[in-house]
Amino acid sequence: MASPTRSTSDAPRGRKPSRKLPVPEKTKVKDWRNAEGRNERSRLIHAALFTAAAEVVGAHGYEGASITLITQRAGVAQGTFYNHFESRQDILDQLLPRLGKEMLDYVGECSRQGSTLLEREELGFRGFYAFLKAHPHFFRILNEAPSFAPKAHQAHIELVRDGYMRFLKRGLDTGEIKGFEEKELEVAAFVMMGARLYLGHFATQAGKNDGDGQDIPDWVTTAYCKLIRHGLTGAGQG
Amino acid sequence: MASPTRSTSDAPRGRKPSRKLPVPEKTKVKDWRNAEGRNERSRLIHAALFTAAAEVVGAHGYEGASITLITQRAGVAQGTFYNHFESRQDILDQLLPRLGKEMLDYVGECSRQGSTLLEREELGFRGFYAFLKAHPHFFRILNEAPSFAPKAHQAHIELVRDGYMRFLKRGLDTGEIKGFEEKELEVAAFVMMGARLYLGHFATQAGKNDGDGQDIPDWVTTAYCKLIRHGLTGAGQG
Amino acid sequence: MASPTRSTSDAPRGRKPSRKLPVPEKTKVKDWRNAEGRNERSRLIHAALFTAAAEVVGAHGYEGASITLITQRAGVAQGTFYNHFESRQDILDQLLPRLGKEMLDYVGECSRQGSTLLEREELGFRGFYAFLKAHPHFFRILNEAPSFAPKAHQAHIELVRDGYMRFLKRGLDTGEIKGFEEKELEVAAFVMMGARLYLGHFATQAGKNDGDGQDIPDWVTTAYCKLIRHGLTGAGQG
Amino acid sequence: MASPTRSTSDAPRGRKPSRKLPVPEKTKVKDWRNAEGRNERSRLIHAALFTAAAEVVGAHGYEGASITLITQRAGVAQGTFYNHFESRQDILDQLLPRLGKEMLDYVGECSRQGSTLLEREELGFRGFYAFLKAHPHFFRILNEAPSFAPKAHQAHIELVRDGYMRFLKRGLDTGEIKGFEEKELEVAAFVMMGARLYLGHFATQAGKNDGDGQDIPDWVTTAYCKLIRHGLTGAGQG
DNA sequence: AATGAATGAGCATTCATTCAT
DNA sequence: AATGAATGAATGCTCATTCAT
Repeated sequence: MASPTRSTSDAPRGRKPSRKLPVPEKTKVKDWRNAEGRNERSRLIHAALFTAAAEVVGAHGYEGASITLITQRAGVAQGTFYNHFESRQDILDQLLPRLGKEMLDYVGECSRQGSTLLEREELGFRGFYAFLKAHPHFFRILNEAPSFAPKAHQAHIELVRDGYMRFLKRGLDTGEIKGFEEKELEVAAFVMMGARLYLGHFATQAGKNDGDGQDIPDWVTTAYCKLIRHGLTGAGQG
Repeated sequence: MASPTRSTSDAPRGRKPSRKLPVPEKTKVKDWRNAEGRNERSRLIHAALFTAAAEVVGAHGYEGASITLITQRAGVAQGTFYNHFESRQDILDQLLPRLGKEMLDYVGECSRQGSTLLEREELGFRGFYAFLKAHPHFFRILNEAPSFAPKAHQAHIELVRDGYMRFLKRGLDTGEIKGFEEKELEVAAFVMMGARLYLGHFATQAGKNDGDGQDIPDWVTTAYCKLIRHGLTGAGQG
Repeated sequence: MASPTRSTSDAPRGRKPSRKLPVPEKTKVKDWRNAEGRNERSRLIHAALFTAAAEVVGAHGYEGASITLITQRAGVAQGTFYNHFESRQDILDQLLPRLGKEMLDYVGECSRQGSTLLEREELGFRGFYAFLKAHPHFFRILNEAPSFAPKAHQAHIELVRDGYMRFLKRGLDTGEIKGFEEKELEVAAFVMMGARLYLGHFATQAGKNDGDGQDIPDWVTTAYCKLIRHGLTGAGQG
Repeated sequence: MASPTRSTSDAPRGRKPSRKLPVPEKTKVKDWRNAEGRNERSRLIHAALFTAAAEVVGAHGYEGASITLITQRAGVAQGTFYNHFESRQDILDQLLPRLGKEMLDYVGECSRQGSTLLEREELGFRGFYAFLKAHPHFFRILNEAPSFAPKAHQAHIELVRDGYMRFLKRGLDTGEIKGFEEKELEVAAFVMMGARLYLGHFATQAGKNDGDGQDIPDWVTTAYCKLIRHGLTGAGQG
């Protein structure tokens, strides 16, 4: 950035960087009863089941996501489920990969609006919580995945980590990041991923009951960015 | 680093700071069949059930922790379980608080060996993974707690956060931490907590199957400390 | 009695008034395996479960009526039970209402064959025991209901009492019943209901083990009718 | 009675025949902790268990009468139970015989205050409900006995029946009872026993919740006596 | 004799999956 | 391909009874 005295997050003109954020689109499922061709109908039922599963897991957790609940919400018979998915575990395993990709796409889009690495990280950070707000089920799906869809979670983690490492590698190349070897970027990536997960506490703690995500307070973003930029000892701040 | 004498983590004589770490004691349950006196016997059975539960959750997750499995491993009849715990959920709810306290005690002990804030954080960080190695079940118990023992998890999080915030507050007072308002320390606390969770990947990924924790590589600790100290931009490193 | 020709119960040609009784139909459940169509099949399984439950309660009491026993006797899997009834208590609660209605219908039909109030009572009395013979489980179902299906029993009692009171009210109106206020008919109703229950001892005491009801001896009916008609002091008999 | 036109129960001077009733003594158990000799102590514990069982059955029914509940209420350890009774069924089987004898003794005492058969029956009738009021557990113990203590119940029934038959036989001998053969008295006995059971509805229905018996209304007694004396057709009343 | 913890058979209920229609 | 009832293994929990102290 131009001057160390103007931090990304507390610059006057950066007050509401969230205005820059694209609007995350809510998932909308068309009613399969109006479908025309057989293929179309089948496709829509599949989508209805998938969305129903996401909602049910969001509301009752993976454990409470029974086939009965999922099919009821999708408006199909229990047996129909097995025409579209191998097993209960099968659909649970697909939840995070598909939704995770959506999340990554959106967050990446947000991030690309910024010009410097730190600005991009801030936008990605904000984008993540904006996505959470638009997809209130995602947080629980992500949170419980280690227990209930371990492989999917592992894959998701690696996907995000790799994206982060590519992102950080560019920072290393441009000199924005200093003092790290390439290998060490993985550590940074994990720290930032962990941060997003734990700072979710600020997004949900205010939320009443529904898990309807709240916006994350601006000062949290500010503090996070400060930490990422300067560390705790804050050398170079003055 | 400019000077080895200032570097906490990569100073030659600091190569193995883990040598300083106290040895975490492994839980060992005496066979209750040799107990004398009813009280002693009862106490041992209780402990056997608790340990068995921790092991079973570590191996099969909270979900797979059936009473059958727990009592079989403890070597008692199913009904005996209910003489010591109210319900299945009861014991699951006690797992994290009890083990979490053990962990905090041990990590605190480690941390106190250091003199500077950053040294203490490094020792605490290493201590955390040393504890994980001695208690291979703890990681899964902690990880899955949000899904299966949400209240216990929330309490644990708050306990750790509060400890962290007291720790950081001292750094603020001594001037070791700069550029943060007191309120913002909560963000730092969560980032560091999230880091420990996610960097656990380096400790478990090598572990074959048993979840037998591995040591966390030194370079990971180094990178983490660097990040905490200077942030990504590494100002003041040169 | 003044004249044998007027006596309902001990008139020579009335010796076998039971000949007048309609034949109570035994419950017969068709094998559901031969059913055509899903609806029919489902209906038959439901009936099989209901009948099995009645038989099991008749044989082992409400307390011994486990789902295992009921489904085994019905020839279906345990889980099937819960496709047809909410819970174990649900089916137990339905036993008396359904069978009680059958009983009341049959007894009412019997009673209506008579012309005078006392004749009708005798026919109803005989009909009750004929029903018991055809439905050997009913007695125990009725007897244990206060303990195990209290609401159903209360409802049954009230149903029978109300029927009785309407019946007796007509007697009051025609002058066949003398010396009672309308309100007092409830007492008479309960006495007659209690009588049927306790006089069941004559019907079952001979029955070996199965509770296979026996016919109630004629002299018991005679004595009962005498008591109802004239009371103990038998005024007007001479 | 002085005059047949003045029935027992509604004669002015008979308004409160219950005043004549002896006062039923409530069961009182001495605290066994104050016992002196070993025998005395044992005897008191036995009594405490018995009383506790009666209370528990009265409150929770035979089914809910667990050893835990009984011993807790008696203030002894679970194991102690088996030093005094063979099994759970054993104590349940003793409940009705012992309490039934108490009831019979008291009711007999009441009955003997009267001079005519019908007066005695009325006094016994009233005495029965006075006993119920003093021993609120007895009704449930009696009611559920057919299901849970069938042998004890059968014995009780026979005991009461035999008493009744002796009572009625005297009426036959004195000429107070007319028109019945000796054998037929059994029918009358059962009718009167059934009446007491069913007319209990008038005693409990008003009782709110505790099963604390209420007095049976006078008009019920009146109607009952009328029915027993004259039957339904009431010949000889005018 | 009293204690109270250990025992384990037994129960109602759930739910992923199958399969005849 | 959709249906929805049937299946039966698995689970948490209760409680009468036993027995070492």
